[in-house]
Amino acid sequence: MRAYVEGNDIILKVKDDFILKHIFECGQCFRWNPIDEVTYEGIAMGHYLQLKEEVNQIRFLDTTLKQFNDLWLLYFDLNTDYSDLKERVSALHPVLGEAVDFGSGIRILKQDPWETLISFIISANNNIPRIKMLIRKLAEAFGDQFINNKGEVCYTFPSPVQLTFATEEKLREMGMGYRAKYIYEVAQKVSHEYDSYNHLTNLNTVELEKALLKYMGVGPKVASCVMLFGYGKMDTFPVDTWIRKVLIEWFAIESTRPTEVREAIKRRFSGLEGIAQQYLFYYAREHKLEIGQGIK
DNA sequence: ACCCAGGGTCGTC
DNA sequence: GACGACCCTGGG
Repeated sequence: MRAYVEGNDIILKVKDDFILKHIFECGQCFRWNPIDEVTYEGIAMGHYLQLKEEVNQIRFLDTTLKQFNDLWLLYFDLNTDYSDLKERVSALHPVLGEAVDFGSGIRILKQDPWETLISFIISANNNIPRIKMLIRKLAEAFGDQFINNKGEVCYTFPSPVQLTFATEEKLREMGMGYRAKYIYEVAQKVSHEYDSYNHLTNLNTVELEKALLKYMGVGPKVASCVMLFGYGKMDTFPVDTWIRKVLIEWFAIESTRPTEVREAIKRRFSGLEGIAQQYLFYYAREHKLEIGQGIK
């Protein structure tokens, strides 16, 4: 992908493999929001960013080349060839062909593992608007304050140490519900065992899952999301309520046994599990009525 | 008013 | 392994 400076902005030339709505509405992130028809804003990697969709290009507003190279190149997974990826995913199954066409601009963001861990603990048995609100409140209460290029007050996602200042009671008051205990426990554990926490980046998918499952509030689904969106593990497949419907409806996988589901997924999507899941999730969620009606 | 689902996990049996 | 409980919010 080609990028260059234009005034205060960076221009990224794209085809159909970088579509803001697809990237930010496919359920992988919670701190990006639309401003208008063609613009999204968000806070990630400790920075505020505004992105504008133009003809065959994406405008990174008020961004230096250094910021682009240091932060956004990796965050937006710009070194991965998604046209090749999409071709291979489409070939796996007719439904995936449709799902890929529908979400053709999806990219798997490489998000901060810590933020991803806490965010998906919050996501459990919760809905997306509320998840977004709770994460925003967490940032406002414990993150670093800064002023963006529009003069607005913004907050970074709190570090593990910053989150240790949150008591369980305080987190409950903020509306975290029963997840307050999980957030509290995980913040304490991570900040007191920081070396072993950092070591997680060196683990393979199997080892990483095992390690993540030890954290309070992290089950198979949350661990899988953290691995996929935070650690870039493409060979993992989060199974949630939507995907369960998809598996039953389109892939005739009805087993409730995690190991059986896992084997079936691996057989069908081997190596492309993560990205395949995102296309299916986005496709399913945007077509919720059709799917719901299909299940007897 | 009441029930149910929402990107599930925990504790208990 | 299966089952109910669980903070809270919005929609039927």
